[in-house]
Amino acid sequence: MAVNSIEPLGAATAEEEAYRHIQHGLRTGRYRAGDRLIPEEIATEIGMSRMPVREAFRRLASEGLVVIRPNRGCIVAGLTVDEIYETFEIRSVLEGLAVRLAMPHIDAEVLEELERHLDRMERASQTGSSDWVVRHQAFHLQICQLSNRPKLVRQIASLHVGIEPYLRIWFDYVDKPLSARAEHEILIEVMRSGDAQKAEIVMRDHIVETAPLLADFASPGRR
Amino acid sequence: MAVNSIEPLGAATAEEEAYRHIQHGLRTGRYRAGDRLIPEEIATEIGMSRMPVREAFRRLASEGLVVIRPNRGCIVAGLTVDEIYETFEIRSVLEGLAVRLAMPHIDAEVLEELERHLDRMERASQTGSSDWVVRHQAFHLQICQLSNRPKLVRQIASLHVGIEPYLRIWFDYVDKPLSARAEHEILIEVMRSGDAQKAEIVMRDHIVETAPLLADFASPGRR
DNA sequence: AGATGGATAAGTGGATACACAAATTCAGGT
DNA sequence: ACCTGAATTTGTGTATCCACTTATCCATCT
Repeated sequence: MAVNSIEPLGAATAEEEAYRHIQHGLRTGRYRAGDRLIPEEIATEIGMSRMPVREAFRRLASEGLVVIRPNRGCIVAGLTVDEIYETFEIRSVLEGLAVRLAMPHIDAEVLEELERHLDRMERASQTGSSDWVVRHQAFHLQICQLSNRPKLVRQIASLHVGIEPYLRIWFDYVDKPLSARAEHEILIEVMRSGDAQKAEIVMRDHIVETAPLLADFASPGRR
Repeated sequence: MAVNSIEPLGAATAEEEAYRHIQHGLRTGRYRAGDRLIPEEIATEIGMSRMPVREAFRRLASEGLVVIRPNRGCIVAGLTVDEIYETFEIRSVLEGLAVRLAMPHIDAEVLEELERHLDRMERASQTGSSDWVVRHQAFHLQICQLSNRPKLVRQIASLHVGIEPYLRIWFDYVDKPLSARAEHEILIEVMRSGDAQKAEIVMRDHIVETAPLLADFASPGRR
């Protein structure tokens, strides 16, 4: 009988590998806004032909991470100030929804785990490594996943990827030991209270307040 | 001097044509949930090779409209009941955000135009043609566009495409002259009042209330 | 007769090859 | 010296080709 296999059994395909490779480059800042992504370079780098790379480009493009202009190739899509604000606006309502839907699944154990996420985040911020960004994402996504809404989680995760480079730049710029733990403790607090409506509002505010911090590091004008 | 051309100047590339072709097929129900999409068939049908078609598949997959399983091809992604509800939940917060942000740009002229959209929607519903679905979408997207948030609009539009087949099935199923005009007049009403907060809430409720109507037409279980 | 295993066909994923478009460079003219 | 325009080079977009996986069908065995 056909086994009901969970989707990614090995991430076999070459396109998938190219996709992960490029996304990693985008997140860590190896590929910067405005950079041209040359299929051949990337292909030889990970030992495949241009084809899977180009297919990966399409996916990345439809997630807004790169821009493909006909006959002019693929460039990394930097975010303008407006687009950074827009991304945070969208995140605020999506993650607000997520935390509201997650509330019924919040229990003591979950709250403890979230605390541990904050521990790791704080520790990373002290070492100065921009692992802080990764830990911060993990905290937010953890909450989102409790909503039990796969599409919602995917969309939010995609938005996080888009702003990750700017978070890293910002983190490297500000003087190190800022962990923003207090702001996130507030979230845990309201989740502990059990008030879903309020949790949504707090999450929204939390996210919207973050946007202005990154605005200074936006990419200039139009591509 | 390099002209600052707006993006789609002619929709030149073959991949774009394939993308549009397939998306149209998905929206109108030519390709139904679970159907297999065979690259060669589609390629010959629109007079190109399989490659651009495959690239189009990637984009459609990342928008959730199709599912690509390694070595097993591309099938149309039906929405389960849960996924339909999820889509409407996401739409509710995104379009709620959109209408809130649109409020400063609402004036008498815009309201008139929205009324005309409803006129067309009502007329289409009377003729029984499922143009109603298109008109209904146009009304919602018109509001979203006034928010002046391109990414937000794109995401919402993509969600609309995903549920369009189910709206059409539902429309063909219910007895014809239902236009849902009243429900949408309420939206215009609150927009006229100028209260952005309230407009967001009304939009949210409006959308969430729609979901259960479609639930009966969902695709069965997991792929 | 039903189930199981293997042969065969179909179709996907990936690589190479080729035509064409765009960018760049260099030469000539103003 | 700067601008203009043509040739070259670079790189994209598409087609064809090949290997390999998956599905189908039939024969054989229990």
